Amino acid sequence: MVEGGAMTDRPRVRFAPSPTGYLHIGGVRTALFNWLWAKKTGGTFVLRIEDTDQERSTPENERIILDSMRWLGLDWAEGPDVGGPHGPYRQMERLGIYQEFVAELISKGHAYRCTCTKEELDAQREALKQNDPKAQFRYPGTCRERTAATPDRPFVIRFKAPGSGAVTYKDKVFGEVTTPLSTLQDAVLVRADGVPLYNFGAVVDDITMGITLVARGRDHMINTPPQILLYEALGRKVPEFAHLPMMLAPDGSKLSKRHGAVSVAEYKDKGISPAGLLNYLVRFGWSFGDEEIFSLPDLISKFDWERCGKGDGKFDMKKLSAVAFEHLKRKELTTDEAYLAGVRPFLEARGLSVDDDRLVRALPLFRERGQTWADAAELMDYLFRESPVMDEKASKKFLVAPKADLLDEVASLFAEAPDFAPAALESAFNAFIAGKGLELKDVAQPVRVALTGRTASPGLFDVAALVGRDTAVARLRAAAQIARASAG
RNA sequence: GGUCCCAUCGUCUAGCGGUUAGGACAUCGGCCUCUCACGCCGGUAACGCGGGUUCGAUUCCCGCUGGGAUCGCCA
Repeated sequence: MVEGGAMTDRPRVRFAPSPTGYLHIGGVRTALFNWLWAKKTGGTFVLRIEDTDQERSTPENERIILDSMRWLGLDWAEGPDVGGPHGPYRQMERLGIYQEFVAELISKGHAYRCTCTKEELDAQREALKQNDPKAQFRYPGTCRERTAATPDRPFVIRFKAPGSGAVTYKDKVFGEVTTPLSTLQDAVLVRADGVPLYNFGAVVDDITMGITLVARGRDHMINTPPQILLYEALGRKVPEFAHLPMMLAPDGSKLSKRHGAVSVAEYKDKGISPAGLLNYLVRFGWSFGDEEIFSLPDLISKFDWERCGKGDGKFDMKKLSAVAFEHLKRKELTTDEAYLAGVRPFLEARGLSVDDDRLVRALPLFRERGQTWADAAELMDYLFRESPVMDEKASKKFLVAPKADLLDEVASLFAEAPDFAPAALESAFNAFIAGKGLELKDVAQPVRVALTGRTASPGLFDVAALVGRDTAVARLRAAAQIARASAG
């Protein structure tokens, strides 16, 4: 068996999701920090699937998680799909490995077989609660001295906890943490069916996969002491630990579906860019002076554990949108190609036939208007339709009888303009309205509604040029008809 | 309740003994303007409390309060 990271001194980190649901936004933050560290140090990012909760784990969830990771661009060097030298990378495929470690633990006297059933213990726990609601139930050690190698009843494997002393470790984020061992009990390591529990499975895998740094959410901090005990009982090198502060809901409670989107897929569907989402998440517990906006390469070079904070944070959708928007606005963060690829599915979802050339020309005008790709697609809707979807209120307000002739005249002006480029169009238009003693602001809205079907859009002449002369003229004439037909 | 952890504007945070406590989002004014955005200018807004240490505490120590995590044959 390959063990440890002997072949290299580069860090090996991992993200070990449980396929019991979609990829949670908090999980992404954990994955991101690990990934950044691997990229920065030239280390290895391992993806491991912890599917030992057979009740809730499904292959479908695993697929969703991997898809989300790919969408985010958090690639892994070793994992269930790509394999690797320390595989397999699904815990349920590693059952034999856990048995080897169980045997080692038992032979060293650090673990024992326990035939107490869950029902028996639940009853004891309940009885204790009855007598003293504040009392803390601890496994009484009934089977501690059992010697039979194969009891006549189903048995679980329990760790023989020291019962006294203390464990101290140096957390890369929280600093020195010391926990007394007196409260630790003989935890179950492996179920009767041979499936390991979290603390044991994770330790065995981290050992055999050569993980050198375990970075995970602060909710796992409580698991660290018993895990360290396991490393020590097995005589293996204890990895480094880095715990990340919690990401909470706006009201300070645990972030859940109740508070809105927690699944990565939902952000994808909202049109948030992966880089924008990651940028928002990295600022949760990590900062770099006053800098807020980072490209991925930027993050890789700047990230480090020393700049991680310890305080929990609350999720803020508004800020996420703002950060993601910043990424969409800046060409150096979202290239035209990336923007195109990002917004296109949202346009297509609206049933629009996307003209690539027009879309590229539209980009500079819409980048700063659509907070998300979904927004942008909505704003660009009229660019890819024969005629715009007419907003009733806008039409009623601006396409009125007194404007009908004007709209027709503008249509003619547009039809005859020698140059249909925005600047030329604008000067021709200005000359036209000046001749009528009007100002741009007097006629802009009717024309805008005619061209776009709405009261808000980029500059009129930009829009006209974008949809093209024929379409613009047709829309103006159609609007003139509407105006003429309106009551008035 | 036991154990562990945390504590700067509403939110994310900078600060690593001496600052008019900074930035960003949000919010409120204003500018720009063909609308909407973008952009720009400005305002409101924070060191939880009490003790120490120190010439001097947001910063170091202790206590309190508050918040979170966990106490499973979930992860």
